[in-house]
Amino acid sequence: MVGLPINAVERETGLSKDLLRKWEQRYGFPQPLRDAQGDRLYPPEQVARLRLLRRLLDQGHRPKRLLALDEAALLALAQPESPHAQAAAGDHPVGPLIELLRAHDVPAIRHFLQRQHSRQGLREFMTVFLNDANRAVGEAWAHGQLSIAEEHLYTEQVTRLLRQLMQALPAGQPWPRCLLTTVSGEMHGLGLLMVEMMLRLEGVEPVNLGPNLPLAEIQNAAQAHDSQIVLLSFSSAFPALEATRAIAQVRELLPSTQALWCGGGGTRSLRRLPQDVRILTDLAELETALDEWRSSQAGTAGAMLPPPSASAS
Amino acid sequence: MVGLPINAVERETGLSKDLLRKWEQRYGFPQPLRDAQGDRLYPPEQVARLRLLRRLLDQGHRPKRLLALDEAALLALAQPESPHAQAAAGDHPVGPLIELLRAHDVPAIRHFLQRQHSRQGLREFMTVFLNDANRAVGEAWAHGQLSIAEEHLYTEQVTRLLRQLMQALPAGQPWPRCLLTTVSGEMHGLGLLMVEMMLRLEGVEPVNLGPNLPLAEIQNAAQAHDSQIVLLSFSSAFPALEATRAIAQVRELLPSTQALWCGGGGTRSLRRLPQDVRILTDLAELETALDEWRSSQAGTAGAMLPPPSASAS
Amino acid sequence: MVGLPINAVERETGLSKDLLRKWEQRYGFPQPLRDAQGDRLYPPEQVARLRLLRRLLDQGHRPKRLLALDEAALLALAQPESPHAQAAAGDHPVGPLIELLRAHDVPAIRHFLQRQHSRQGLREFMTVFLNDANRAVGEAWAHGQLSIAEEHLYTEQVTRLLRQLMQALPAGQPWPRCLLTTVSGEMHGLGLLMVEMMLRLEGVEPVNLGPNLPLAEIQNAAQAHDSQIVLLSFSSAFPALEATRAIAQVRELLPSTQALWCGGGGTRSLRRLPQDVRILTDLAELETALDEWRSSQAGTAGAMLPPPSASAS
DNA sequence: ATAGGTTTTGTCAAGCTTTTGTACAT
DNA sequence: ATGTACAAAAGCTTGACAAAACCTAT
Repeated sequence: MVGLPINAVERETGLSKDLLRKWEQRYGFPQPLRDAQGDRLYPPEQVARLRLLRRLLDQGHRPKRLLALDEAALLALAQPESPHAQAAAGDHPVGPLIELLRAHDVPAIRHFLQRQHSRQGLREFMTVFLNDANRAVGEAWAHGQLSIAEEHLYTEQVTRLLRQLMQALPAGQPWPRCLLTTVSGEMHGLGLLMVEMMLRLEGVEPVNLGPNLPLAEIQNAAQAHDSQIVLLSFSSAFPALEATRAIAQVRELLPSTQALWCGGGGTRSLRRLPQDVRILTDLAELETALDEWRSSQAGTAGAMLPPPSASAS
Repeated sequence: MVGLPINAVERETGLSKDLLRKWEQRYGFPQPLRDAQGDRLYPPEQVARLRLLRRLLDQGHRPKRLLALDEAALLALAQPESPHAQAAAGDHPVGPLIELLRAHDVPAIRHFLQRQHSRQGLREFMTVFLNDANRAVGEAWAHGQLSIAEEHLYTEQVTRLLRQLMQALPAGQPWPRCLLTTVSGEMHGLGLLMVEMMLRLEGVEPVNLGPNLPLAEIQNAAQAHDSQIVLLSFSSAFPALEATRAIAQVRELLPSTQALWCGGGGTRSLRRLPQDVRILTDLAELETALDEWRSSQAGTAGAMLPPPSASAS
Repeated sequence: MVGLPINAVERETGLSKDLLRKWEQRYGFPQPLRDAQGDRLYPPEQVARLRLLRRLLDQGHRPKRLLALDEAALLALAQPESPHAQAAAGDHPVGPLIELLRAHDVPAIRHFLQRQHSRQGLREFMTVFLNDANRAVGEAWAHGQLSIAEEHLYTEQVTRLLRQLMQALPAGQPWPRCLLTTVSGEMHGLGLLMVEMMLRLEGVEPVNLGPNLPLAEIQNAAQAHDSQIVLLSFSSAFPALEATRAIAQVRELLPSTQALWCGGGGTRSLRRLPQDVRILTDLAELETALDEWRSSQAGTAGAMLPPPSASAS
C-alpha cells in the first residue's frame, strides 16, 4: 500500500483537506507522494504522525512550533509526565480505569463502573465520578496513553451502564417537556445520556433525539414536541466559534417561550452569547436550573401550562 | 440573520463546500450573498431548498435535472403519489410506525415496537421487522414524510429497545472473539447494535466499539482483543467507493488469521473486494456465516484455539 | 412533472435497473419517456404499475404472463379471493381461532378450545375439530397470517388442554402395549398427544416417549417395553422422502411380531412402503386399526400373549 | 415421483457517452 | 475563492450466461 488519498486522511485524522495542503505549503509537512494524476498520497507513517500532531494540538500546542519539530521531539512532547500523571491518577478513584481500558478487559471495566456506582450512589456517580472519568479518559487520549479504540470502549461501556441504570429508574413525568439533542457536527451522544439521566433523577422524562441534528430540525422538533426546555450538549472537541454561532442561531429560531440550555465541556469558554441562554457549567447545575425554572413558571403555570400534577396519575 | 457561511451549510445539508461552489458555477444555484470579505452567505431559504434537493438526490434523482427545476416543480417531485404509497404501507406491519413517528408519540412508538417484538419473537423481529422498518423510515425521510428529527426519534427508540432486550438475554460465550465497529466517517451505530443482538442470540458475546473508528485503530483494537472475527457495518448512506477502499485497507491491515465480515445496506452493491472478506447481505446470514466459521475452525481448533467447551460451564 | 429517472424507480419498486431495461426490451413494458440526453424518464403511472407488478411477482406470478396483461387484468389479479377466503374461514368453527391467535389473547383461546370440546364431545373434538384447526393454523402460517410465535401459542394451548383432559380420563389398560414417538428430525409432539388421547379413549394406556427419537433408540425402546404396537407420527412439514426411508428402516429394525403404525399429515402421500406397515390416514382410523389388531390377535393371544383379562384385576 | 429437457429470467460484462464530485493550484 | 482538470459514477446498448422455474415422459 503506497498511501492514503487526502480525503481518507481527513477522515482518519480529523484535519481538513485544506489544512493538510496549507501545512504542506507552509511547513513542509506532511510531504505526501503523488499518484499518476498528481493527487496526494499520504504514506502511513505520515498519517500516523499527523494523528500524533492532532493529539498534541488538542493538548493546546500551536501548529507552528509543532510542525518544526522532528519525530523524536514530538514523541517526547507526547508523554512528558506519564509517570507523574499516572501517580496522580493512581490516587484518584478513576485511576485504575485507564489501566483497565489499556488492558481491554471488558468484564473488569464493567465491574469497575458498577462498583463505583453502587458505592457512591447514582447522583454522585453522575456528577462527580463520570465527570472526572470523562476528563481523565480525554486527557489520557490526548497524552497518547489511550488509543481512540480504547476511548470508544469506555464510551460504549458507560453508555451501556447508563442505559441499564436508566431503565431501572421509575418512569418520570413528561414535565417540563424537555428536548435533548446536539447540533449538526457534534456527534457525541454520551453527554446527552448523562443529561437525560440527571433529568430522570429529578423525575423528569425528556425526549432524547440523539446527536447531530440540523438547526432547522431542532426548531421543528421543539415545536412538534411543544418543548418547554431545549437542551444542547457540546463536547470539548467542538470548535468554540461554531458553538457560539449555533447557539445564537438556535436561540433565534426558537420562540422566547422555549428555554434554551447548553452544557458540556464545549460550553465552558464561550463568550458573547444571547442573554436568554442558560449555560450549565456542570451536570449538578442542572438541578438548580430546573428548580429555578420551576419557580419561575410557578406564576405563569396556571395560565399557559398544565402543572405537573395534572398529568400525574 | 442574513445567512449561513458555507461551512455551516455544509454541516447542515451534508453537501461539501466544493460541491456547493460547483453547483453555483454550473447550474446557477445556490446563489449566496457575499459578506464584507467576499465570503458566501447563504440565505435560509436557499439552505432550505438545498435540504430539499438533498432529499431528492437521495431518492435517486440526478443533479442536472433537479437543479434546472424551480421551487414548485421540486415540491411536486417530492411527494408524487403519497396516497398510493401510504395505502401500500398500510398493509405492511410497519405502516403505523411512520404515523406514530410523525405524531412524535413516544410512548406509542415504544409500545408498538415492543408489541412487534413480542408477537414475532426476537429473531424474526430483528431479521424481518427491523429490516423493513429501517428501510421504510429511510424512504419516508427521502419522501419528506419524516423529518430528520423524527428519524432520530426512531433510531433512539429502537436503540433503547435493543439495549433493553439485550440485557435480558443470558450472557453468551466470548467465543468466537468478535469485534464490532464502523470505519471512520460512518457514524451510524444502530447496525452495530443489531449485529450485536444477532450474535448474542447465537450465544456469542462480542466487543462493540461503537461507530467511527479510524482504520489504524481497528487494526490495533483487533490485535488487542485478539479478535478472531472483525465485523464492520456500513449504512446505505456511506459512499460505495469509500467503503470499498476502507474494506480493502482493513483487510490488508489485519492478519489473515482474523476474519473480516462486512454488512449493512452500504455493502449491497460493492464489487472488486478482496477474496477473504465476507459480505453479509442480510442479518440472517450472520448465523450461516457463524456456523461456517465454526466448522471451518473445527479442524484447527485443537491446535491454535481453545475449544468452546473449555469455557463452557 | 415528466417522471422519475431510472435510479429513483429502482428505489421505488425494488426492481433493478438492469431488470427494468430488460423488461422494456423483452416485453415492451415499461415504456419510459426520454429526456434531452436520452435518459429514461418513467411517468408516475408506469411506476405505480411497476409497483403492482412487483407485488404480484412476490406472490409467485411469473413475469412473462404478468407483463402481457393490461391494467385491468392486473388489478383483478391483485385482490382475487380475499372475500371468498374470509367467508370460507368465517363459516367454519375454527374461524375465530386465527383471530384470537393474532390477538395473543390467551384466556380467550383457552376458552374457545374448551368450549369446542364441551360442545362436540371429546371424540369429535379430536377427530374433526383439531384436525381442521391444525390445518387451518398451518395454512394461516403459510399465508403469513400467523407468525411462528402465534403457531407456537396454538400448539402450546392445545397441548395444555389435551393434557388436562387426559388427566380427567380414567386410567386405561396397558394393553396392547403401545409405544408412541417420532423419528429424529420430527420435532412436533402434538400429533403424539392426539394419538395418545385417542388410545386412551379406547381404554388403552400407551407409553409416549415424546418426539425426536433416533431410529436405533426406537428399536431399543420397543424392545425394552416389549411393545406390541409402535406408533410413529409425521407432521405435514416432514419431507416425504425422509419419512419413507425412516419407516422402512424402523420396519426392518423391529421384529415382525411388533406392529408398526404411522400417522399424521406427513404420511398422507407416501408410496412404496413395506407391506406390514399400517398407515393411518386419519385419527379416526386408529379405532378401526385397533379393532382389527385385537381380532387378529384373538387366535394367537392364548399362545404367546396374556389376554387382557389376565392382567385385569 | 423423479429425471431430463426446455424456457424463462435475472444478472453480469464490455464498450461508450455524459454527468458529477473531488483534487489541485493559484 | 476561483478556475481547471480528471476519474468515478451513472446512463445507454448489446450480448452472454447460469440459475430457476416449468413441463413432460417415464
